[in-house]
Amino acid sequence: MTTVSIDELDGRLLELLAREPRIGVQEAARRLGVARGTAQARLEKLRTGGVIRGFGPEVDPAAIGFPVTAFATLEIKQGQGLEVREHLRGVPEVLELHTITGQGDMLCRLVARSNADLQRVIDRVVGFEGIVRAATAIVMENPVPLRMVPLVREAAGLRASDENRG
Amino acid sequence: MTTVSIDELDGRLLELLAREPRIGVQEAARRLGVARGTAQARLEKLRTGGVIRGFGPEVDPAAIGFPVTAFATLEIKQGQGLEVREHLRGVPEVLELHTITGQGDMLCRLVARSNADLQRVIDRVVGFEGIVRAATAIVMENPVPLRMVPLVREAAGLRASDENRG
DNA sequence: GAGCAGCTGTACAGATTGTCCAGTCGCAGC
DNA sequence: GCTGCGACTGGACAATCTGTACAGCTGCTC
Repeated sequence: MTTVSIDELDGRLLELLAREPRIGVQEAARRLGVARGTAQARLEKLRTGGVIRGFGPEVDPAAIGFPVTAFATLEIKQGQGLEVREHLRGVPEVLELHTITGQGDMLCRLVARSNADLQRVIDRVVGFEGIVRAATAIVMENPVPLRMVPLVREAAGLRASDENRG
Repeated sequence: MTTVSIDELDGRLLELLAREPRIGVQEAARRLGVARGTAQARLEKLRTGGVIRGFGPEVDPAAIGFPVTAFATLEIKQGQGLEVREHLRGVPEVLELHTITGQGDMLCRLVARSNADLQRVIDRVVGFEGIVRAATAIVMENPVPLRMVPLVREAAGLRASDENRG
């Protein structure tokens, strides 16, 4: 787990790219007030250092017909961990899966086409011997969508975030 | 909530971009076997249709010093929802927040610098009048990181996913 | 059979990317 | 105080990509 220390410039660069991914290195360097080579070097460092995993498209499940999100806590039968992982990996509606502390449990994020469809998804998820029980919580609202900027600012020593437009 | 219907080409395009975000429209068109204009038009459609939210950098919290992830279920005092949202929005370590079914609860994803540091984060999260109680589950493993490709394939009518390299 | 939407192939100007280089700056060590 | 080193600057170059446009072809609908 290589930890890369992020300085202020890295932080601002990440923040800038997070807000406006389309600008590219050239424009980013311009706005940061540094030479392009510098921005490019930083970006490269962040990428090779594992800080930036990639620039994959962020797909909105709701926009492609899966507007319902839910979290399911799964209770797993002892020793069935690997099989359950494999099973869940095969379910497209399982967007992510974590093993968590507690009695050998897992937490997964699900999506479905509707509340009714969620039943189908859950049935498919729990329809596997290794899973003893599932507790599902449907997401109603998402006041804070997945975000990284505040954390990056924290890591970069850039406190007092809030909207520093420019 | 505009739902865009995704056809096979859209699906393959999204999958391609998800796997290798750096290739650009030109190369993507090449690999999909279509004219660049077509790929460009599709991409534009997906973007304006809200399917693709953006191409922001995916930052790994662990790489910038926050290797511990946890999910906290919060029990909120009646009528304190808005205040609690605002409070949590101000905590950088809160990466996302959902309101979920159940007795007016919320679920949030947290990160911390260490298990010990997690205590600090939790204290900060629950150190707010509106929050009655918090149940925290620490993430040990992440067998399925947030993914979208299988769902996209499903939506595009491209079943039988699994590794169709090319 | 006409009309329309979508795709193809092509073209062009403008901008960006990946690289490389010499010069400068600030800092640590001798 | 001086040397060495890493990082940044400003500039340059070829190769590539992007945004955009246009004419022709195809398949499907009315």
